[in-house]
Amino acid sequence: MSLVEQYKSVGRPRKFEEDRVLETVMGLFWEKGYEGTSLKDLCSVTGLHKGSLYQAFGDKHQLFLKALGYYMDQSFKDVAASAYLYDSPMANLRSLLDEITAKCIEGDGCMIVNSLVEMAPHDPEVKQMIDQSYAMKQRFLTDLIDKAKRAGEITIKQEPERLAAVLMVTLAGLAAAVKGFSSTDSIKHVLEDVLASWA
Amino acid sequence: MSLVEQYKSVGRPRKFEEDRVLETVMGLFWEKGYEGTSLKDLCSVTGLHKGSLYQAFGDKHQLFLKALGYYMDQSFKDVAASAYLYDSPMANLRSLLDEITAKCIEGDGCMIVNSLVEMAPHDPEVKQMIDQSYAMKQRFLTDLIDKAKRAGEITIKQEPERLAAVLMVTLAGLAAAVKGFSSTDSIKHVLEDVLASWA
DNA sequence: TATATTTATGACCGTAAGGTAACAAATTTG
DNA sequence: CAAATTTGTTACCTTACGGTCATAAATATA
Repeated sequence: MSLVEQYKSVGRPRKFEEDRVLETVMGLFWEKGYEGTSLKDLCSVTGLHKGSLYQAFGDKHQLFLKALGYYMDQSFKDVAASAYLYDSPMANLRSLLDEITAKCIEGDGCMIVNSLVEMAPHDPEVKQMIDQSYAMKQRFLTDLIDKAKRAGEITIKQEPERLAAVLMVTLAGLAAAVKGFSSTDSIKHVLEDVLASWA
Repeated sequence: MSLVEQYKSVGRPRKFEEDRVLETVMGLFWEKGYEGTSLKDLCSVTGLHKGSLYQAFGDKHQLFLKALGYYMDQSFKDVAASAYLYDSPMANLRSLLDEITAKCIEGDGCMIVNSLVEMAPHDPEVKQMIDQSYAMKQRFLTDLIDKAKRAGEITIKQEPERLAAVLMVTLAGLAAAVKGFSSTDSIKHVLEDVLASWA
């Protein structure tokens, strides 16, 4: 979209790439939250002026929604790929969770969890986006767990859906807990300890 | 402090009880977060004027710290009591976790987790308070789990400290996840499922 | 009653917030 | 080259923000 339309459209051409700006904006919202980020911050970090931001993305709230959507797409793509590396479902599950843990520590949390905590209770649009994202990941995990059970790699007698729910909650907790500790050592092992208790 | 000093002190007496105000303020910060709560909000919910708030509690940040401290004290007292009801350590553990889950659903999350996510990364004082609170609860859980293991009610071969860490992260996740779902059914069972996997 | 002390109130301050509009600059199209 | 169209830039608007201060009111003490 960006490249093609940029060269074809009539009028003064943009000096920025939409996705690049969105990524920068996303980083700031991720770090400082919605209320904690001002338009001034957004302008100085993108190098754009208010007018340009409003024209290209709408107001602050719309801009946030787009940044959040961008985060959801990117992070899922990045992470899901690590669940197809091996033949063993359990190995794929471990790989996935390891990747998530690493990203979570590296990025000092997860923008979705941040938004869930800060905004979901009083922002229906954010809540809906997170709901969808959650449902999708829940299915993704359930599928993986189901395969692992069929392969005999998980022996615990419990529904895959409920195990997936446990994982989802644990992952959310991870994204929160990461923000509290200087040493991430005790956190790194949480997910493997959960998996270990499953078989 | 409040009652005694209120009647003994020289000068114009206060028209409010400090703890009552703190509880109200706590509720608002809990619901709307730090950045999301304005002084105007705080005034209208307490019925006090800025000047009174500043004189009694200091600026917004100090007021928040006091409200957070109040939350930590109250919530811990409320919840910890349910871990001494039975003879069986495991029953006490279940009772505790049930109580936490119920409070979490009822209150639409946990103020500590909210503050952890919103503020800990860039607010050393908040981070420190949460660190202390975390360490205390971690010890509390570790102790309970240790007793349950000694009583043979937990058979999984894993250090009590690590199991406690799993619980702590799961609880944090619970406080976040609660905000995303209209139906809390799928969440209610997460903790018992975790316990169930411990044997 | 007079004084000291504390609280309650409302006015006030400077700044920053989100958002809008007018205008200049840079293109494509005719 | 001229017109149309889009973007970049600046100035501006209203409101809200956190915070302070002067003053009035209410009490204990002397």
